[in-house]
Amino acid sequence: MDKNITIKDVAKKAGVSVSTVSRAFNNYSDINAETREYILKIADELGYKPNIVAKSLSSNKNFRLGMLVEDYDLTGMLNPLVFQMLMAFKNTADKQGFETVLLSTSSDMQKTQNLKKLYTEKQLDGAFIMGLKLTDDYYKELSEFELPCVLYDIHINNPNVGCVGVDNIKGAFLAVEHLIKLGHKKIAMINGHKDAFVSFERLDGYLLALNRYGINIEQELVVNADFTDQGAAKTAEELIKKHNDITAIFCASDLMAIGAINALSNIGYSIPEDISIVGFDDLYLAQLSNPKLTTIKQDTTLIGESAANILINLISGQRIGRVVIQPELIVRESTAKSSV
Amino acid sequence: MDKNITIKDVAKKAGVSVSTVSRAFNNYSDINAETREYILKIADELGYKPNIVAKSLSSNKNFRLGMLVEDYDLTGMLNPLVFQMLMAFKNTADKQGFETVLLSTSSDMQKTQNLKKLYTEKQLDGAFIMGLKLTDDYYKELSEFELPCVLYDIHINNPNVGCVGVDNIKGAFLAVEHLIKLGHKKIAMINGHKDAFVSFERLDGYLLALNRYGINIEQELVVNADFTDQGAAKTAEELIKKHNDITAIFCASDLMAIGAINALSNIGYSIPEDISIVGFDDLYLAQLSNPKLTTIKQDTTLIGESAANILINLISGQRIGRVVIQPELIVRESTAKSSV
DNA sequence: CTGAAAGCGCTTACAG
DNA sequence: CTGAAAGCGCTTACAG
Repeated sequence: MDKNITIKDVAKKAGVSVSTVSRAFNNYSDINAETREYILKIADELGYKPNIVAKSLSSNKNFRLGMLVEDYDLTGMLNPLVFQMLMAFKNTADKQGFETVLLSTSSDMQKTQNLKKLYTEKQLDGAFIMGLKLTDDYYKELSEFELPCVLYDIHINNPNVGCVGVDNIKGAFLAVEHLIKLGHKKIAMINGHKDAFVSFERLDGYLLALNRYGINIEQELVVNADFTDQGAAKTAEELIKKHNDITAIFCASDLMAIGAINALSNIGYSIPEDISIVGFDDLYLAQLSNPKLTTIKQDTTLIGESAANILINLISGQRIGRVVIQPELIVRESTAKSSV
Repeated sequence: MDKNITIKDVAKKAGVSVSTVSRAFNNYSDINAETREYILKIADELGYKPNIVAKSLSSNKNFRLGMLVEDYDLTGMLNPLVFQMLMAFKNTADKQGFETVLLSTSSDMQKTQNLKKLYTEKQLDGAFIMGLKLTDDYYKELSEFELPCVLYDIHINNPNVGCVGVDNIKGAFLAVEHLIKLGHKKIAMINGHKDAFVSFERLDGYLLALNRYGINIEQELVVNADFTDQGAAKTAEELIKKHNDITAIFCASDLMAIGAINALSNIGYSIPEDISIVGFDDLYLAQLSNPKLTTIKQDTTLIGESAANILINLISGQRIGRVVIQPELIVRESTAKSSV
C-alpha cells in the first residue's frame, strides 16, 4: 500500500488548500482555469486518485449502482444475455465515475425483501433490475418507487423508473413476417409464460403480423412452454400431432427454438424442409444448432449501455423514460420457403 | 432516505458510548456479554445497519473483493461458466461481510495495466481472477504478487496466491478412459491453445489415459483449435480425412465438441455410431446438442464458493494454496461402443 | 476565485 | 470492561 497519496499531499505540493484541490477535481465552475490545470498536473505527477470511499462518506452520495440479477435458475441459457448486459452496463457506469455492485435476487433481495431497504443497505444511488417477474413481491413496490432505477424488458407506469429493452412487438412481428413472406400460412407460436411481460408483447407482434397479412388467427396455435427447451420440445411435438398442417413455428426464445428443433428432428421432421422455425434473442447458441437458427437479435451491449445512461440521468434528476432498442432479423438456416 | 440511523443513535438510546457500540458490532472480546446483547437488541429495534463506507474509511480495510473477468470475447460460450462462478463467489463473500465488485480486463485492467494499481484504485482487499492467459502482461506480476488473490484454472509458484479449479488432468483422464472402455483405440484430441494452462493439463490427462491402457500415442492425433467451435469444426474434418480410422475424439471444451459434431454430421458421419465425441465443461449447451453431449462436468458453484473462501482466508492471513475440485463424467448420447 | 473549519459514520489507540 | 478523542480522505457551506 506504500502510503496512499491523498488530497492533502496534492494540496501541499501545489501550494493550495484542500478545498481548492477538491474543486479542481470535481470540475466546479468557480475555480481559476489555470489553477485547475496546475493542480491536475501536480496530481498526475503524484499519481493521485480520489478515494471514492471518502468521497461518498462526505458527499452523502454513493456513486454506486446495483445490478440486480435473477439467479434462481442460473443454469438457464439466459445467462449469456444477462452477462453481456452486465458487462456493458458496468463499463459505461465506470466511465462516468460510478461503481457497480452485483446483486442477486436469491441472496440480496431475499434478505431485505423490499427494494428501498436494499438501496440503503447497499448504499445504492440506483439499480438496474433484470429478470423481474410480474409475480415478484417487489413488483408492486415499483409502481410507486421514488428512487432511481431501470428495468429490463418490462415497463411500468411510473415516471421515476426507466425501462430498456428491445422492441419485442416489432421483433416478433419481423419473425412472423419473415415466415409469411416465405409463403407460410399455418404458423404456430411457442410462447414463454404469463409471468413475463415479454410474452405478452411477443404475442402481440405475432398477432399483428398475421393480421397485417390477412392470415386467420387460431387460438390453438399459440401455446406456452415456460421458456424452457424441454417445455418447447414437448409442446412442439403435441402441436404438430394435433395440427399436421403447421409449416412454421415462431418461438419466443432461442432456447425454446432449439428444443423444438431437436424434438421435431427426432420424430422425423426435417428442419427447415418440413417445418421452419424462428427463435428470439440470438444467443451464440443460435449459431451452434444444426441447422443454424434464424432468429431475432437483441443488442445486449446497447441495452446495457443505455441502461447505465438512463440510470445516471435519473440520478441527476433527468428523466428519460423508456428506451426501446431495435431488434434485427437474422436469417440463417432454420427457415425456408413453404412447400405447401 | 429518511435520515439514516447511525452508531450515534444506537449509543444514545443504549446509554453507552459510540466506542462500545462499535465493539459490540465487531465481536470484540473485551466487552461485557450482557452489554453486547443489550446493544444488539437496541440496534435491531432501531433498524441500525453499520455504514460500510464509513467502516472502510476509518478502519483502512475495504471489505471489498474484486472479480476480474476476461471480457474480450464475450460472445464465447464460456460465459455461462464464468457467470455461475461469479454468482457463487459473490453470494459467499456476502455472507462473510465482503462486498464484491465486477472488474473487466478490457476496461479496468487496461487502464491500470498492473494488478497492484488496480487494487489501490478499486480499494480491493483481494481479487478472484478468471480467464488469465499465460501471455497476459500481468501474468508475470503474479509470481511475486504479495496481495491476496485467487486464480481460476491456473496455478503459479507463489504461496501468496490461491488457486481453484477442477482437476483437469483427472477430468481429461476420465473422458479418455471412458472412450477406451467403450473399445476405442484410435482416439484423437482437439485441444485449446497454448496460452491456456488448462490445455496442458487436459493434454496430460489424455496422454496418461492412453498410457495407462497401453495405447500407442500418436502426435498427429492431437491438434489445437483455439477453444472455438469453428476452429474445432475445421480441425475435426481435417483430422478425419487424414486419419480415417479415428473412432473417437476428446475435445477440451463443450463448445469445440459441438463444433466437431456439427462438422462431422454435415459430411455424413453419424455421431456416435461412426465417431464418439466427448466434451469438457458440461455447459447447459451439452444437453441441447443433438445427440446430447457426453462430457466432463465442472462444479462451478463449488468453484466460486471455494474461491471466495480461500480469498477471505488469505486476507486474514491464512494460506490455503490450491483447491482442486473433482470433475465428473457425465455420459449422454455422443459416445458409444466402438464398431471396429 | 480561494481558504479554514466542520462534518460524514465509523475505528482504534490511549486512559482509566 | 468502558469512554473521550483523534483520525480516515474527502465535501461543502461560510467568509472573504
